[in-house]
Amino acid sequence: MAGHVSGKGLQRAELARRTGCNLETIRYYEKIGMMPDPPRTASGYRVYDAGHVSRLRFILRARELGFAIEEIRGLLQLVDGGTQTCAEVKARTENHLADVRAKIADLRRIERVLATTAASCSGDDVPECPVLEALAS
Amino acid sequence: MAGHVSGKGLQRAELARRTGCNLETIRYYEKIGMMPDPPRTASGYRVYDAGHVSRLRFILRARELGFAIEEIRGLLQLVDGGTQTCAEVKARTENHLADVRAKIADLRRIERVLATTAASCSGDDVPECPVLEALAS
DNA sequence: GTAGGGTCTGTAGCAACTACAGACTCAAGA
DNA sequence: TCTTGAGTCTGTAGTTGCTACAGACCCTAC
Repeated sequence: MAGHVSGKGLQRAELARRTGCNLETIRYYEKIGMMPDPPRTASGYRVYDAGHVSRLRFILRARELGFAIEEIRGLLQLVDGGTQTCAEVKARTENHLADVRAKIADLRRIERVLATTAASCSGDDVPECPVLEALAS
Repeated sequence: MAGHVSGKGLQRAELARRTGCNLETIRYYEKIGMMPDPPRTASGYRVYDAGHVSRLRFILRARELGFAIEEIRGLLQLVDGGTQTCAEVKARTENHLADVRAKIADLRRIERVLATTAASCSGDDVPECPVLEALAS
């Protein structure tokens, strides 16, 4: 009986519904240790509570902002340990911000090349193609 | 003897060197059918020629521009079939350009959120952190 | 009692590589 | 001639972040 839980919690589908998370992703986050192993009913069903909801929301929000799983794990450790300082979190955020800006710069370079080669296309039904030539060169 | 080749071609390491491609990636591209199976020496070594060099360069350049493998496969079919029209290639390029622009827009949204939350940080050694609060909310 | 849903587990698949292990080959030097 | 070291061969496993099964349970309602 110890460790088992009755009625009041949420099942997995309900947690998924409340957070917008895919059902299987929840299990995946448990497997990799991002979400704690939830208590179970006597028959083995997972039982979640409000703490699980907010932790999962935290993870999903951080993912939306492009943090990698390992980065989020780090942020969660800061939260869990209760030892986080604003300075530390700020530094990690700014690191990540730099990564995001680098990716934007890459994509804009790509955008420029694609836009200029596409613009040089006649768009006609002819077999010569400046795009393919640009790729081959 | 048929199918075997002597001296004049390039070995894999030389093809990698000339294109800047990782050694193993060449084999991978062969496996998935992006690069043709090259002829072999009697002892089984791959032998490449200038055609392989330019095809691999084409693939790598397209990857640099963010085309997915399947998109590149499509472009290569156009090239190989000799049936490509400028209009067709232009359409695919513009499709891809739209994807790239969408990704840029996503990242800029992310950038804004990260930048504003990071800016709201005191940067002090205090345990309260607006970034974590933003993630949790 | 059974039909239908939900849940459980482990495992395989995706993209696009990258990195081994263990066997083989080849050219140069002693 | 022998050896040594580098290159190559194959198949397979790992990476990241999920997603999607299959086959076995469980649980509720009719």
